[in-house]
Amino acid sequence: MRIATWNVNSLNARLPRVLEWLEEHRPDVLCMQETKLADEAFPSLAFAQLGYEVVHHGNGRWNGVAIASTLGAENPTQGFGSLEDDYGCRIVAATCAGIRVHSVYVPNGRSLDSEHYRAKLAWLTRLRTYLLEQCDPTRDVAVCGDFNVAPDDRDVWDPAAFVGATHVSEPERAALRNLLDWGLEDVFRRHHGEGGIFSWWDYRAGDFHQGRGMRIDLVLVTKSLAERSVSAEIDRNARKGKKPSDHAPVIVDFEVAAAGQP
DNA sequence: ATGGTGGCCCGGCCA
Repeated sequence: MRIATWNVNSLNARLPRVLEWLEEHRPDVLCMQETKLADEAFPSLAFAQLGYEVVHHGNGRWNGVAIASTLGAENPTQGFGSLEDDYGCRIVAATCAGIRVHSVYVPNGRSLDSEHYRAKLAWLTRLRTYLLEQCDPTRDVAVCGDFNVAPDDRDVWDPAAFVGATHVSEPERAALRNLLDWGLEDVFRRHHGEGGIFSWWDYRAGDFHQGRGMRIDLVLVTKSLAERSVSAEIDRNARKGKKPSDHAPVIVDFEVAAAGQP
């Protein structure tokens, strides 16, 4: 079973690239962030033609998250499972072949003195409470998406360039560790110990070609899934070419039979 | 060089 996550930075702008990528890599589940679509505007037919059922949560213009699955999408929930605002359509969940899958888009903190930074920390705390109340760490759970946090210094191109900046501050990293302490593993790190592998590069100043990136797109899974993961890769080819997203997809393969298989 | 690019959708905001 293959699970991927990709901040597409507008599905309107990226639809041809995303469809092409799905045909090439055929993940069973693709979590998307920043669709920037309203639910009624989601191009469900285009995904259905490739065999994907989609659960989407968006208001248009900003944010928006989705899960596309070839293995069903049962019990979908938008937001934190109530009418509470999730700070603008940033979490959606569905059960795909018995795995409770979440696509999340953590708020960008902008700068350490910003109200958005405080909102980001609060959102991560809310996510932790959601996990405690709504999920079971002894089951198969995946939380995938753009966390806007680089877990440690291996995950930024130059730690010295980020002193005093968001994405790397200790409170953000501690908030991420709190999520992991609930019972999740950053499964990419089970397969790669080295630094310098990134999932996001600023569009500006040729950052991609200069290697100035960060690893902020993560696949967090419970132990039962982590133990069955066989590989984790970031497809930096998807950051190349015409009209790329500023993020590359993360792909994780698991030794998990599809539903109904022996 | 305190810039740059690209998405929203047309004047800035957001990343």
